[in-house]
Amino acid sequence: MNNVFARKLRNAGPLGPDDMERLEQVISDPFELGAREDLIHHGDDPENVHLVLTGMACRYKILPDGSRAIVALMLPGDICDLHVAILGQMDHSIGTLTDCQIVRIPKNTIADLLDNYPRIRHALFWSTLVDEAILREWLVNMGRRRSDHQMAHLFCEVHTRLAAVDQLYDSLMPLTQEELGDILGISSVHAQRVISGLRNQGLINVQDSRVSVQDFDALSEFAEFEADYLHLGEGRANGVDATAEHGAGRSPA
Amino acid sequence: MNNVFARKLRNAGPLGPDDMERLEQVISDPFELGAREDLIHHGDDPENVHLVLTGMACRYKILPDGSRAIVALMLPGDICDLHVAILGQMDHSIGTLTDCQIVRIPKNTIADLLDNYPRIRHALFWSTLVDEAILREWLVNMGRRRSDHQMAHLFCEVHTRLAAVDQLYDSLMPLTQEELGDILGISSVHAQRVISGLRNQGLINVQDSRVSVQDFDALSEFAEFEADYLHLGEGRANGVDATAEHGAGRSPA
DNA sequence: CGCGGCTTTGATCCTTGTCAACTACAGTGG
DNA sequence: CCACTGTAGTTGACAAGGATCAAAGCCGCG
Repeated sequence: MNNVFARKLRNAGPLGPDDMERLEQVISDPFELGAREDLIHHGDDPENVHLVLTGMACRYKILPDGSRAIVALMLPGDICDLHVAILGQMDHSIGTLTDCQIVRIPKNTIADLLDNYPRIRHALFWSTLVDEAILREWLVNMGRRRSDHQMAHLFCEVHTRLAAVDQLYDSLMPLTQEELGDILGISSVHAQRVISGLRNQGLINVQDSRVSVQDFDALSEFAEFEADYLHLGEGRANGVDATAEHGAGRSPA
Repeated sequence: MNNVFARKLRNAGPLGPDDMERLEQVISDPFELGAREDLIHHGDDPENVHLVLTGMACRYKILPDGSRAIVALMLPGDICDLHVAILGQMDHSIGTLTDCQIVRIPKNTIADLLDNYPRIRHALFWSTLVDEAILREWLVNMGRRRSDHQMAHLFCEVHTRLAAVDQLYDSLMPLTQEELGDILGISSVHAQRVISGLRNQGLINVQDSRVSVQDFDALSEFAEFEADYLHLGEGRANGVDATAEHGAGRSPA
């Protein structure tokens, strides 16, 4: 099973063989994109929905002073702008952070999934609601936590989200300190200090400027990370069609 | 026309007489609630969708240290948790800030609206997407703007949102400084200093601890407020559309 | 009248931004 | 092979925004 999209949607609940087959078709024609390229610009009126298969992409806004605020991270299996036709112009941009494999899904394919595959529809709605929940958690993080806790919280979230689609390999975040700063709303200089602080506390590893989690439990405790907002518990028997028990390998909350 | 819900939905596009009639039924049985009461608690598995008719409510989270982060403001016409059945437990709470008139809408009424009233369905999806866009803007605000700009931005947003449902009366925000602080992620003491700063600059009025906008243009310029994220342009001809224009009346890009 | 909640103001401390210099390293062209 | 360049990471010094603590004023209400 190498379909991250299906893997992600199974977090919302079981899918049937017909669902799986349809999802296989949907992701059949991916394309490659380099790091730091835009998928959609602020002001565009997009025609397609985008799905990330590998790599990391983000939503961002550019402020009048030229600085960038990253407002969402898109990991493998994440889909964006489900209801792309409803709002007219984009109020933000979407771009890659790393090299990515992306699938463009035409609007009528989405309509077909929503109309004719009730389990997929359910899962897609679930996914947009989780995106919203993540946004709320980021808002709390930004407003109420010190930047070291905030950074730790981000790492816990990404760790958990990647684990939920079986994409948790060695390097957690192949991002520059400036990019991390743009996510957390801090300067790149301060991001550096925070990272070395976390490393010195033995919470994370840094190799070749790549962060990986050293001690997830300690890190979550430090970050006050509570995974409930990711709503990964709903599809408990999240194998195909409820009969097959595919362990998700998630760590418990 | 005293139906704020319909008024709000018309921002997404025109509605037909049948839509209006159905919406009239939906809001027929409101109840009153005092300030600072909870509608839904963190951890609940709610049964109903809530709609604000008058007053101001919010989504919030309580942090381990006991402080509160307000992550969304609900104004007259705003509906919450459209897909209430999809995520299990609430990851946040919803409560009133002021005295409110609220309508509880049963899930099957929502299902009826979504299934049988295409223009209403379109408008409801529009409204959830706008909520998400607001969340993104708050995140940018929180992470990247100084707290005086941030406060000004909030006032501009609320001003614009209230105007969009014809509810813009004298007092913009009947909130305490502590509540404003919980929205912006600052302390109540600092909120006070920011407010007097804005007043001294002639941007806002404060009477009986209530804020109103003095000079909206100057305030928006100060806040770098760009209303595009509220997506109020889509339903340009947003009157009741008696000629039954079924195509959802979106404006061309 | 006194109490409690909210606002106002001052003093001090902590977190983070900004500026600047320096290091490390990969890529490029001589 | 080496100098040159650009990008990212590292470190230090200093300034600013905002938190925290504390005290006083204001006002509605029992």
